[in-house]
Amino acid sequence: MPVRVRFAPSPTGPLHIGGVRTALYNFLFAKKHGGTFILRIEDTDRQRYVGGAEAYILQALAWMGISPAEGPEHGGDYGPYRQSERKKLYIKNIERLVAQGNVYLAFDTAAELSALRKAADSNGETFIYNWKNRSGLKNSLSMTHEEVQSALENDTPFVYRFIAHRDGENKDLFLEDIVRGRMRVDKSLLDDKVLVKQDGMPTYHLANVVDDHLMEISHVIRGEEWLPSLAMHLLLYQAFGWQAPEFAHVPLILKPKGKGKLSKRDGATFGFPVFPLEWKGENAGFRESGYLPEALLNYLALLGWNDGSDRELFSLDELTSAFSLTSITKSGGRFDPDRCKWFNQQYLAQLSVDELIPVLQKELAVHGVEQTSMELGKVVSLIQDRLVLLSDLWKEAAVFFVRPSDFDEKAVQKQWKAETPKILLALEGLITSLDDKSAEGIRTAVKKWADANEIRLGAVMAPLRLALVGEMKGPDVFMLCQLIGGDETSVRILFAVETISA
RNA sequence: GGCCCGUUCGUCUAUCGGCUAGGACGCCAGGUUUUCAUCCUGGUAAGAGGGGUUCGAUUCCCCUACGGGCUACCA
Repeated sequence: MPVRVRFAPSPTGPLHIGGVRTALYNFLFAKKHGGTFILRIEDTDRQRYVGGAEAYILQALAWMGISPAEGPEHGGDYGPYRQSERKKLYIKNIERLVAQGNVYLAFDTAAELSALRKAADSNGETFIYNWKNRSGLKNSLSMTHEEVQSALENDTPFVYRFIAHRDGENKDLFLEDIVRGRMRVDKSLLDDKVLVKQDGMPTYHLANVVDDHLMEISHVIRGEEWLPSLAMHLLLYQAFGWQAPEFAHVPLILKPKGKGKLSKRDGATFGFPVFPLEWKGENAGFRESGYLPEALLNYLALLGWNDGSDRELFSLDELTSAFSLTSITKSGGRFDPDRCKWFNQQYLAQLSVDELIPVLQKELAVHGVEQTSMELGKVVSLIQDRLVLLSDLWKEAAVFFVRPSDFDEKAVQKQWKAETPKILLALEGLITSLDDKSAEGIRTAVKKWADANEIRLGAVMAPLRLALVGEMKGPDVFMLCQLIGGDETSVRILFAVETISA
């Protein structure tokens, strides 16, 4: 049986990294087994539908390099791939269940049910619509045939409910999950889930089972929040007489600190992205924050899965061949922004200079730097290992293109001595007069000069850096001189002497 | 409250009954770089608690605690 898996988000907003990871696991599993990765849009809830969300999901997956092979945009033989366009299929199938007696019509109003819940709650009990009380509620099981007919003729709104358990039936139900193994649930505790809502749309439970069957899904890889309804889904497959797919419930991603699962608001709370891409200009996504998709992917893959070795860095292809559902972790994992950044740093360091040059050029344009004759490749190679985020590129490169306008006070206090201006002015003269203004040429000349004048190299280097950079940071001073050129070096030194001495 | 799932360093994790409990992030220290960062070396730090089973349990079972999820005509 061919492997067919699906990622089935509902278009209620931007995808967050938990969803991305679920998609990734699906993608990896499909690819590993020569199967098909399918995107299905679960848009059965009209109230929560958000325009643009579907496009966002597609873009995010594309950015990550894990686009589906079948889906609303990509087509396929099992469409349509939006549940809102599959209504006929659900109705056709639920009618079978009605005919078989697995499903009944329920006329209870929302108000009636919430009153019952409230009442039970105040007694310290939980209201469950099930075998114990369904005969006392307003449904086609408790009403006479005539009552039902007249309710229907009067267009009384109703829902379809699924009979999870009948009095006297065996209560034990055994479930099998690839990640968690065998589980047992008490069927009599299940409730009669609504399968079709008043508005005629299916709920998740029905749509999910019908679609997974019709789309010939072989493995359902989804979030752990679905584990409690697995029993009910299995019962549905049984009622339909369909063979159920295999299930793998992946653990949830938790907040870096505090209680609960990672939520969409945590990005703002903790100051890191939770969405792959920016959403409606509100929060920057990983992309806008300077993360490489490969790095995010790698981090996410390892949050909840590993191949049993000490290996940390995996390309998408390497992940694919190493991946297996059985080695997915059982417990939820906290999202660790620091660790995620480390992966990004690793991937940034692996990039070739040629890959980084265009990015730098773009940054230069953004920051108003005119045409430059500077060798950008050299700039990049000098700063590449200083990058954690792609957005650090300008921060680190700026020193080559922008003169310091002020000088770090602490550094000035520490490095700027009475004789410093004299030394720097002498250096300025020296560098200006050099024929060889390469880094090595300047380096040699400066060292020789310091030696001849019996000045500690430290008393030369530190002020020189301060003058050229504005603070005690940055790449090699002599490389800096070479790249910005003799004239600029001279200007910076003179400006520093003038400003700091004043 | 009920039901289900889980529980190894602060965090992500390895270990499939016999280890000085390994790796990574973070943090600390030292080295390289006469700066900073990178890099290298070292250090810090864990088996929730209690019962069993066993010659031997982090590993298997039970209980408790804690954590997570679900408990909608949301997915």
